[in-house]
Formats: sequence, C-alpha cells, structure tokens
Amino acid sequence: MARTTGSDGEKTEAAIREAAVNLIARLGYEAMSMRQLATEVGVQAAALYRYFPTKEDLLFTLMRGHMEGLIDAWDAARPAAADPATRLAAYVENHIAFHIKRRHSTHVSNMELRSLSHDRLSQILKQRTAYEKELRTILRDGSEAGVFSVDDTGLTAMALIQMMTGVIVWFRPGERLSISEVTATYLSMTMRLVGAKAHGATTSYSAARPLGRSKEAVAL
Amino acid sequence: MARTTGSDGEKTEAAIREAAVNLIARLGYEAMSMRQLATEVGVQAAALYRYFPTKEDLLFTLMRGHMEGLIDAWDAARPAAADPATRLAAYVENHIAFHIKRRHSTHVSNMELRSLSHDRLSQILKQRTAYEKELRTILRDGSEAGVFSVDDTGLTAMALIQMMTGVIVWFRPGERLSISEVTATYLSMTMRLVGAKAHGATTSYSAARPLGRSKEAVAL
DNA sequence: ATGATAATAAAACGAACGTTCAATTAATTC
DNA sequence: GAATTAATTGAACGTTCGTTTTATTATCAT
Repeated sequence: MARTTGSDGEKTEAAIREAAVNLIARLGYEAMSMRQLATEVGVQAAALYRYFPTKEDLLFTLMRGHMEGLIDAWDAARPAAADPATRLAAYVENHIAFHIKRRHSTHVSNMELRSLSHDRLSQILKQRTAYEKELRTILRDGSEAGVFSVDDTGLTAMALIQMMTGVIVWFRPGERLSISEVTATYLSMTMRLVGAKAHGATTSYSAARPLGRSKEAVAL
Repeated sequence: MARTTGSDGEKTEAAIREAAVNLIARLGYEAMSMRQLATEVGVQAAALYRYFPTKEDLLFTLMRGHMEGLIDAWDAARPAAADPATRLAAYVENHIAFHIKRRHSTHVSNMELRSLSHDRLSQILKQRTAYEKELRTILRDGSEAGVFSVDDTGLTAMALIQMMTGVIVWFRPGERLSISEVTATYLSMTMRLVGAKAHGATTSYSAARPLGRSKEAVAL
C-alpha cells in the first residue's frame, strides 16, 4: 500500500501532535519511540517525518505551541488597567485554568526541557521568562503601592508559580474538588501569601473557602 | 585486564551511586546510558552489574535512599512536643535545607518516577505520602487550635510542598541569596499563607526579610 | 605459598532506536 | 483522462541500547 484513502495532511499532523503530547506526558520524551507514536496515530513511522524532520523538532513544536498558548491566554484575560490585587487575581485564575486544561502539555513543557538543543531551550526559556515577568510586575506594583507586602519580588513570583503549577501534579478532574473550588482556594492562599490588604467585599479572598472539609488529598 | 589494583567493591558502589545521581539529574534516566555511567565512574559497563542487577534497580536504590534520608532528617529535626507554629517552622526549615543540599537527588526522585515498575513506584509513593502526612497533621493541629486559618488541609499541604520543593529549580548556591535568606523568606511566606497568628517576638515571621532588594530572579 | 573469592575487563548478544529511501497509490489540477 | 502533486508504505541503514558470558587478575584468609 501507499497513500491511503481519505488521508489528509492537516488532520494527520494534528493527530500526531495530540498523540505525541499524551504519549510524552505519560512515558517521557526519551522513552517514547517514534514507532510507538506512529502506532498511536495509526500510521507508519516513516510518515511522521513528512511533518516533523526530527523527533526533537516535534518536541520543540509542542513546547513552543504551549508557551504561545499560555501567553495568548494571559493577553486575553489581562485586565486593561486595574489595581494590583485585581490583576493578581486575574493572573492566578488564568494560570490555574490554563494549566488544568492543558495538563499534559504543561507536563511536557516543564519536564522535557533538557531534551532541547541549546538554541531551542533558550527560545522556550525566553517565552517563559516573559510570562513570569508579568507576575513580577504585578507584585512590584502592588508592593510599591503598599497594597502587598512582599519581601522579595523575584523569589515570591517563583514561589507562587511553582505553587500554582503544582496543581497539575495532584489535580484530577471530577474528583473531590471542582476547578472553581481549587481556584478559589489558591486565590485565597495567594492573597494571604503576598499580604494583600483587603479593600472591598469582592476582594475578601480569605473567606472564599469551599464548602466541604477535606479528609485526605490524593497524592500524585 | 581484569581486576585492577586498588579496586574495592564498597568504593566502586558509592562512586556508581554518586555518578548516577549527577548524570540522571543532568540528562534524565532514559537518556543516560550504562556505558556513559561506567565511563564517569572509570570502569567498564559490565562492572556496574556486579552492584545493580538492572538499570531500574539502580534508579530505585537511589530514590529509596533519597526518601529514607528525607524522612530520617525530619525525624531528627522534629520538635518533641511544641505548638503547631513551631513545628511548621521546623518542617519548612528542614524541607528547604534538605532539598537544597540534595538538589540532584531530589530532581531524580521527583522527575523519574515514571521509569519505575508499578510495585516500586508504590513503595516510593508510600514513603512520600508518609512524609507529606506529617505536614498535614501539623496544619490540622494548628487549624483546630485556631492558630492557623487553612481552608483545606490537604490542598494547602500540597501547595506548600510544591512551593518549597520548587526552590531547587532556581536556587543556585553562591548566587544572589544565601540559604538562610531563602529559608527566612519562605518561612515568612508559609506563615502568611496558613494565616498564622503571631504570638511572640520569635514568631513574627513576616518581618524576617533579607537585606538586599531583588532586581531579577534567574530562571531555571 | 596456596587456595578461595572478589572485582573487573573484553567481547559479544539480540533488540530497539531514529532516520532514510524508493516505490506506490490517492487526490488534485488542467 | 492524463499529468502532477500529496500522502503513505515497507524495507532497510547504521548505531546504540541494556545485558550476559567468559576469562583474567588482585586481594585476602589460612
């Protein structure tokens, strides 16, 4: 056989990307073989090379797409001109929503950086730094305006991002907590962490607690 | 050649473990070859199999040792019978100190779990859960005693652990911040996050700020 | 000194890897 | 409907992988 009936380049490429994200997230980049990926897509291994010249090209494409999606999502969610607390709340909500929705993709982008060449690693890190800088700016603005008390802007930004991104390690949709409950709790923790001074009914974050009391969290 | 002069089983095994931790942390478990490891140790690949029957056995041994070290460190640092805030402070200090000191080992234990067989994964997760349970207990005690205000004990414990462990991603010894400065800032953030009510001069964590002001944090 | 044992080297195994190439068929264009 | 282009197959390439086997030498106990 050769070309199969109904074959379509765009559909195949999309299928490869989706299967690759899932496989890499589950097995790891090094552990996933091109033949495994091809089987998942329903195609021969050689066909993959029509769309991605090398395995690393495939990985890089996935990561770049993930980072672009993250930055685009924040650009769309960012409040036009608001006080630091509102902007911080928007950042937290967007970050958690995006990372829960794109769990596998996030896993890949966070865990497989070392499989990138130097140049490509730099490109991804550049995107990541730009995204993180948005948070540092918010923290600095809030700190200078006196509505946050933050010891060290850079360190606090890193701590918050690690904390929020960590959601994907244990969160499973449809289990004990809903996305909105998780987001509310993380928002509350974030606001306390940065020492936000409440200044209105809608910003009383520390009272936004889910209904149920927890017994045990499910690890991993 | 065969046995070399001065060769010693115990020393070789220790050298293998140390080299393996560094190599796996840098390249990843799948990407590190047994021949690479052997070269690093200064030995032939076949010699590794005298000490570890398979590559996965080696990985498991490293991870189990790491988790045992973490639990032992906490057993040694745990305050005998103290109030929740003191216990929480001890937990945070121990966690950060241990993870900074054993950065590479932590990297391996956190990133390579998927390369373990089902049974061995369960063993490591069991150890991890036991360690995390200590933190949940502290949070629950503090919450019930009214000295912490925590929405969800399990979720807060996970958030704190992700935040603290994240230190190893960006912290480099000898750079802008010292270990004690980092620890002080994380302690301060932790106490605010759990809504700890200060009840004495030594527990005024939110004032424990490092001297220098940050300009930019170094990513990765 | 000698025999036992511990530690390693050297070479080889089959399997799996990423990738390439030529052939073949489906879809599209003219 | 013929020519062209797009999509895929099947087979093969050289390399590297984890691991095993066998032989050889250093060390240690007697």
